[in-house]
Amino acid sequence: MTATASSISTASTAFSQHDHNHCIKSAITQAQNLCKERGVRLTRVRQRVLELVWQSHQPLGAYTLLSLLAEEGFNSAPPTIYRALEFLQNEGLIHKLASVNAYTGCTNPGNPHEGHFFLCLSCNQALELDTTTLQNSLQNSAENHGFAIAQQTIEITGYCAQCQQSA
Amino acid sequence: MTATASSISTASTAFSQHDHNHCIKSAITQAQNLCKERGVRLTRVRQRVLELVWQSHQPLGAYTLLSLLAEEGFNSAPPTIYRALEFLQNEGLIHKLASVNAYTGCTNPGNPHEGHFFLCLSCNQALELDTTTLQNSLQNSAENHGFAIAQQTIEITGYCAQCQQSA
DNA sequence: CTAGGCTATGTTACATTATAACAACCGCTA
DNA sequence: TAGCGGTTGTTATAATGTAACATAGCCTAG
Repeated sequence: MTATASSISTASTAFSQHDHNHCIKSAITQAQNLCKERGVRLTRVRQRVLELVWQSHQPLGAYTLLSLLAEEGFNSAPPTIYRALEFLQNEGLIHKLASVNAYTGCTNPGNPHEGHFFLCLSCNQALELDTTTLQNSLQNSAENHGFAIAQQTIEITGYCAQCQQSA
Repeated sequence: MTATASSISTASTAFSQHDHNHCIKSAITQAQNLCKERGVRLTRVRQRVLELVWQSHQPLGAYTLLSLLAEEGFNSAPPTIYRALEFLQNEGLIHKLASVNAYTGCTNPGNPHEGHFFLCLSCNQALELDTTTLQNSLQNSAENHGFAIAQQTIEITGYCAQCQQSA
C-alpha cells in the first residue's frame, strides 16, 4: 500500500469502531508525502492543525482549533488558524462543513474530490461518503441544465445507527 | 391551479428567461395561503422579507435584507431580520444556503422538502432543483449506513449555461 | 368591552466566525 | 550573503448571528 493510495477506508470509519490512531498516522503520512510531491510546505503549524482536526471524526470549529493551538504555545490570533485551514483546504487535506462552520479531515486526500458527509446531530461525528452514484446523478442533472459544476457542498444531518440505538 | 400546488415551475426558472413578476406574486400568494391554513401569522415584516428575498433568484445575505428593510422604515437591528428569516425557514418558504450565508425563496413551499441548489459563481443566481434521483441515491446510502436523515444541505457551485457563453 | 395571556417586535449588548493590511521573519538560491 | 518569495506575527475590523429583557399588539374568555 503506498501512501498516496486511498489508505483510509471511507465509510468504514467515523460511525463504527476502528483504530483511530491509524486514521491519524495515515492522514499525516499521506499529507507529508503529498506536500513533498507538490513542493508545498507542511509547516509545523499546518501539520499540527491537521493532527488536531484528525483527533476525532467530530468536525471542529476554527476557534476551537485556535485555542488548542494556543494551549501548545502557538500564536493565537485568528489569522494563524485561518491561514492553516486555507492551506489544508487548498491541498485537499481537510474539508469545510459549511452548514456547521467546522472542519474535518479528508479521508482520501490523494484523490481530489468533493466532500459528501453524513453528520450525526447526536454525537456530532462526520462520515465522509464515497458516493459515486450521487455524483453521477448530480452530473446528469447539471448536464441537463448546461451547468458546469465547480464545487459541491453536500452535508446531510441526521442520526447515526449507534445514536439511534442509544435513544 | 390552486395556490398550494406547485405553481412555480422548478428548474425552468432562475437561469432562463421568465416572467419574474409571476414568481414573486405566486410566492406571496402561496405563502399567504399556507400561513392561513397553518394558523401562523405572515406579518408585515415577514411578508416584506419574503418579497425582498424573491426580488431575484440571487440569494441575499441577512444584512443585505436588513438594510433593504431599513430603507423602508422598518426596524434595523439584527434580530428583526433573523427572526423573520427563522419564521420563513420554519414554514418552508425560504431556504438558507449555508455555503454562502444567504437566503433564497423556496420554489415549492407547499411540499415540504430539502433545498438542492445550483449556484452560479458568475451571476450569483440560485437554481433550486427537484432531484428525486439524487434523493433516492442519498436515501440508499443512508440506509446502508443505518443513518436516519434529518436535514440536507446540497449546494453545487459552478457556472450556468448563460454565463459560460458570455465568457 | 376589557383583562390577561400569548405572540411578535424593539432594543441593547454581545458572541461567533472571518478577513484586511502591513510588518517581521525565515529559508532558499543566485 | 543579499535578496526574493513565502510564511508568520500583530493589530484592527468586518461579517454573521444570538441572548436577554422590555414593550407593544392581538385574540379570546369572562
